[in-house]
Amino acid sequence: MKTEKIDKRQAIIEAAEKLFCETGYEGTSTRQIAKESGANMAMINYYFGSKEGVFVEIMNERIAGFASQLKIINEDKISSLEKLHRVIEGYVNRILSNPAFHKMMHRELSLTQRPEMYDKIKDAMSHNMLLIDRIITDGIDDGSFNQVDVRMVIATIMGTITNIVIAPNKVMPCSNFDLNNPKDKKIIKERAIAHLKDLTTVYLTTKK
Amino acid sequence: MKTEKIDKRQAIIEAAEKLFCETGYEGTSTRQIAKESGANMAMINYYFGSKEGVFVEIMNERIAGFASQLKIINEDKISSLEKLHRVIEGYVNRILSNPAFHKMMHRELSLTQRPEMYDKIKDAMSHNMLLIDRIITDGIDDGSFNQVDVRMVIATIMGTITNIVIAPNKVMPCSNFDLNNPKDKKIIKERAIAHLKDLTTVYLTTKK
DNA sequence: CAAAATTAATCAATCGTTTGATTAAATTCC
DNA sequence: GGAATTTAATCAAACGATTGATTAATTTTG
Repeated sequence: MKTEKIDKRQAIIEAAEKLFCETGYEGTSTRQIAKESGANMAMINYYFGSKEGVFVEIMNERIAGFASQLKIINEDKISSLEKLHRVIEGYVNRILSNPAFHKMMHRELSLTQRPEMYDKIKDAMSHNMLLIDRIITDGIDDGSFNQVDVRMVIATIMGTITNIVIAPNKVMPCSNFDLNNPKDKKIIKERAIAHLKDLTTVYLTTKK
Repeated sequence: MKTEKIDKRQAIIEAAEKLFCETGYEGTSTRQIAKESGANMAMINYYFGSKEGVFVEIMNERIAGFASQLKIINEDKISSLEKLHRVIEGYVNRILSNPAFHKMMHRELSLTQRPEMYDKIKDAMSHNMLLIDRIITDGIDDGSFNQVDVRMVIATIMGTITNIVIAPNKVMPCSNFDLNNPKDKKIIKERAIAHLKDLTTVYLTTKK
């Protein structure tokens, strides 16, 4: 007999993530999750306690994945600019590897309810922010970067990437591109990285 | 006698917008809207046909407000850079004048459901995008701007502003600032405008 | 067989919407 | 101008449907 070792627990997580991304947390019912995952409705509460439990589990898994992915960028031989470029590469790759989740994250972030989630996301984001902040500030201090509004530069770097992911396909990145198409995604990734590297290089290091 | 001319219709719109911004469309019930507005529940359907009708009405009003606010930036005497700077000023002012609504707009934009709303928002956004696109492309053509990835530059301009509005107060713009405080908002507005002007000037016009 | 996993059936609560009745103002009629 | 009529606005109550959650029984597993 084909044992069909399908982990129902995992199936629920995957179905829920897909649905949460597509229709939002409130817009997704437990019955939809059950149907999509092929599991019985009661299994959701059996494994995760509640609908919110599924959501929290998804966020925890993803955020843990993010954390494990981060590399310490602190080789002495590397310039501030090179450090920044590596962070940009990592950030773009990370976010564009799962645009749907990043969309959902931002959606949840913009809701004042569910403070537990808010804090989780905030903490995950602030790590990146502090990393960039330190690199730019160091660069300014040692004279290799221009005096700039550091927080605004960070908003530009993060905002650019988020905009590419969130803005509608037909409007933003390029009329004929689709982030769901792996080939297109690769191209957009490279364009985003090239653009942000160029932008930061010119803006931070050009002598006036 | 104080006639207390309270327009219930308007009260519903205002209450609904507030609640939609705070807790999202799905997360807001018609009973909440009724309570918050002081109107009877039935009034929502009486005036707007449905809950979604209220939402559509809110979007239409706001988007109409945006459209009427736009100025034609086409004086011959003005350089491409100056045109771009005026668009940036207008865009920042518009969005930061109502951050909550802009948050909600982005939230709804990231949901694939409600295609009517999606298209409405998309159209409203694409107008700005085309405006910026034309200005930058013209600047490149007449040699006053560097050859850049136009779409990515647009993503940077729009993304920066969106990021300032959406990212959590305690993380992003500046630790002690609050967009709900009019004084802080003014400062952030000016910083955002100054930053984007400086960024675009350096990036688009610096000779390599 | 005992524990874990899964099921169908059901729960109270809440959802968006509709109903029929009531009020007050505006309009028409004589 | 005053009575009769129509209209718009508002209300409490209830509608059927759906929500997230739970139960108790059943099946699978080790």
